[in-house]
Amino acid sequence: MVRRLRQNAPLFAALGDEVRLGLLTRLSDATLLSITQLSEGSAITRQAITKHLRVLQDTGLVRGIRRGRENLFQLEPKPLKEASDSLHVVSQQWDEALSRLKSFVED
Amino acid sequence: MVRRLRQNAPLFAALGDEVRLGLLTRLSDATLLSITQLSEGSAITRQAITKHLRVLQDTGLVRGIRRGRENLFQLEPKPLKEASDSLHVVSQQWDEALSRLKSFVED
DNA sequence: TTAATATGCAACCATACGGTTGCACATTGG
DNA sequence: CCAATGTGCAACCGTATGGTTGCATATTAA
Repeated sequence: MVRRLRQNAPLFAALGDEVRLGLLTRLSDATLLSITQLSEGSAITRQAITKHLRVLQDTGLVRGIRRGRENLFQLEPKPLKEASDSLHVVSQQWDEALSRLKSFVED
Repeated sequence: MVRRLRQNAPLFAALGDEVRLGLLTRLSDATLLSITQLSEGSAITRQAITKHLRVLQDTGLVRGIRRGRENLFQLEPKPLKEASDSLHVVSQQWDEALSRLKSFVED
């Protein structure tokens, strides 16, 4: 139900950072990118990127695959869909409740 | 586009807290609730609730309406829909990119 | 084999964040 | 009028967070 929304607070928290959202969009074309590749052109350090990737990985938004000396990351779409759905449910809930209120007033 | 996702980092950050998600669900039935009402039955202080409501208000997720001595809050569904949509777009982007990759491999 | 590349780990730092307490102020009800 | 109710403001506190630097380690390429 809508009461389960609280469960994915960590997921939204992980999404609540510009750098991390940038990483997700860079991975949204289903390519595998290494940490150095994801760091290139960025204003912040590779270590900072690594930390952000760890946050994304801990919430399941991203997966790291070791290949040789490099760690390739890919996006994981399921959590995104779940988050999107749960938000949609809340707004839907609101719409329905509002229409119920309106019909009540009109009676 | 999908590149605009970074813009609503503050929105996701506001959603990334259990207490705030709880407040949103309590407001999702389109009722007006005062700060004291929203604080009743909560483990934390009214002041903490007030701070959370301010965060939600600053990101447009909630609106406060002054009535006499009390401040009534109501949910604002638009930002929720926008957030849900933008997440949906990213996962969609991923699905399409993946299917393109698959068809490329199959050729 | 050895130098270059890619990553990991740990310590450290400043600031943001969630929470509390204490008090002041406005509004309402009897 | 006056006490109770609802809020707002400010200071303070501990911890989480985002970032850096320095160094160690593993893998690859010439």
